[in-house]
Amino acid sequence: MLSERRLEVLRAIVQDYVGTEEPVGSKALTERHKLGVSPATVRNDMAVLEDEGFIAQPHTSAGRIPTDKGYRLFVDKLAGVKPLSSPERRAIHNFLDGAVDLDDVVGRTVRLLAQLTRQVAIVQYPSLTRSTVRHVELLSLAPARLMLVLITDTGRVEQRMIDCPAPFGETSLADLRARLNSRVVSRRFADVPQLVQDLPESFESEDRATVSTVLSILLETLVEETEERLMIGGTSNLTRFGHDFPVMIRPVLEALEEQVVLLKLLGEAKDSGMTVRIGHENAHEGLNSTSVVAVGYGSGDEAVAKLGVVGPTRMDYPGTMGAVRAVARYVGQILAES
Amino acid sequence: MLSERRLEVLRAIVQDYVGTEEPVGSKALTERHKLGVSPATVRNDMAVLEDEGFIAQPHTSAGRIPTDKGYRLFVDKLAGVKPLSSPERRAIHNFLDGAVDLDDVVGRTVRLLAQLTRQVAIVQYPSLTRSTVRHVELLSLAPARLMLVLITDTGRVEQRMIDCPAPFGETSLADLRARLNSRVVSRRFADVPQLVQDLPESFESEDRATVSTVLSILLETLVEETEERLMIGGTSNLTRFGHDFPVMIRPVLEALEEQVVLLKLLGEAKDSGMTVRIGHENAHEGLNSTSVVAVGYGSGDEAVAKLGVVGPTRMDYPGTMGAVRAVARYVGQILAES
DNA sequence: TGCTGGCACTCGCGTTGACAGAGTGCCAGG
DNA sequence: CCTGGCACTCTGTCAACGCGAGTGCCAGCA
Repeated sequence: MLSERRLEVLRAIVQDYVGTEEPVGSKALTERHKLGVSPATVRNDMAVLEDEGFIAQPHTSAGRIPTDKGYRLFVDKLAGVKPLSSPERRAIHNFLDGAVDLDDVVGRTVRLLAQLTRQVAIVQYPSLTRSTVRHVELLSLAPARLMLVLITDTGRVEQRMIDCPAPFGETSLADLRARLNSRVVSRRFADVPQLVQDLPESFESEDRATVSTVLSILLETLVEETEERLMIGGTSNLTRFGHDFPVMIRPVLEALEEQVVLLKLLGEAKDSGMTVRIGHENAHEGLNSTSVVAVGYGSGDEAVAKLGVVGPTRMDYPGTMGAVRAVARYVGQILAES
Repeated sequence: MLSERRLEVLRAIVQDYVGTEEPVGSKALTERHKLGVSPATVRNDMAVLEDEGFIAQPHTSAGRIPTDKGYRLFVDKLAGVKPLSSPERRAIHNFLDGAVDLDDVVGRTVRLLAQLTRQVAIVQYPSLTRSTVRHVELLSLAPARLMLVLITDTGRVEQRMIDCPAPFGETSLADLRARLNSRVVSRRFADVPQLVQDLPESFESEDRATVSTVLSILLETLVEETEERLMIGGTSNLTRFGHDFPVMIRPVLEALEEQVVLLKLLGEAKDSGMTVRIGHENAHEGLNSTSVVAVGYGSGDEAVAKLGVVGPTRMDYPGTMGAVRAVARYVGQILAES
């Protein structure tokens, strides 16, 4: 186990490096932090920390920089979550209140998070399968063409076109709409499949095929992995990456363009509580020099989706974690109100 | 007026520079293109072209690069629109068919355009005000809380929460829903304000305030400028910008994050026909070294929205224009079908 | 008049070498 | 176990320099 002072040295290294973006040496450390020991002592401590893999030298005779493992220790043991300042809290409220619909909420959240953390923000839309049904609407567009509209309690709206195997009368349509709603409204989407299973049987034989088609499209819409949507923003913050940013930025931008990658990224996060994945802890190669801070949010206790930020491993973890947590909480409130 | 050969020289310079990304000199020009004259002659022509402002030298004793004015002449007079190859056409069809809803269509279009042009793609959602109403839905969430859902013929769905001044009964709601729909379905959204103007009068006095509230929210939703939405993609293509990309990329990324800027950018484009804005022709400062190629698309003859790409001024104009046009046409078809 | 070859000139770029500065590792002493 | 001292290493920077690409101009030629 590392001595108290060595941990203190690691903390100082992380803080300085995050601030200056430059490898930090023993002399500079003793000057900026009152460690009460000489540079030589610090050098010895550094040598130990390096042996243990918490810090590294870019090259001989340069200062040290934290490794992923070093950041990990810092986040787990040495740093707390920095609460936001009250102007920041106010900013959150001002920014998020006045959103007119869910797209707006998600859009504002992304911008807010990006601005607050000065990093790339990702916000997942509330998952369908974890929400409850507010309403199911069926519209007739043409004799054999319907439009299905799903509305969740979180305000999410999904639509699908349906080509029917046979023309579908207006009365049958009203019938289906009513029965569908009476069965599923206020129920969880995840339970919908069971709830509608036997619905075709109660229809006239000529309509049965169409009803089945409608239901199968409805169920398709609910398939996990496919039903997830998300929004990202603040990509211009990538330019703050550091001096080596031209090299780093490309794989990150590429990763950010692939929804699948991002969904996996957020999916890896624990369902409750904040998750921090540092550097190589991220499965995706392009994100090996980034860290992801993510947390679930929801209208109640249960998370309906996740949000978070992606930034350089050299980031202000306490501040970022504070901002992410605060935003998630407030978004949860907003959703509960709507 | 410039002689035929001088134009030919300009064309050659543009083509070479776009290909190599390096200033092009007189010797290299005569080698790569059979102009039938010696380097010395080309040098004289270049001097003239430089006097006229079509090309410039980054510094003495370097080759020439086209100026914005040079690209403008190239686009207007020297280059056509390159039709896509048939594999490319097939790719468009494969990629765009199978979209399940409008979000999906727009999302696929953005990715397709980004991939085809290897540039940043922007696709505007079909404008509400230029579409027609397919359906208006009103849902009761709580005694004094409604949800308004608008559906357009292009498949776009908008939703709004409404806090009513007074509780609104289920029968009144059904009534309002029916009357609203009978008035506006199949009409253009732009005409909706007139069509619903006198609607409150036909309601009982206790419901009148609520009906007015609903209508005012409905009209708010249709305000131009606010109702526009768009999607962008292919930002990782910015890394292809060239050697000076670290400098260029930041303002561009920043501009791309501001919906307002992008909407203006597309808004400046002509309603019909393709628009190419080169370098400083773009009002926004951050985009002074980019070109924008945009075109309207729609299900019929009339454009319901625009799409386009943003890339370095040094881009393959004929190819880009071809891709943008082809994609716009096919998206139009897809919309017409849905 | 317009094209061509020749020639001197300019300028950016990459290489080289020297140098200062920062930082380390190690060692002997308190 | 900490400290001061010392030799060593590596980087970044700066100036000098030669190379090569490319130009502008001029005299000659069709």
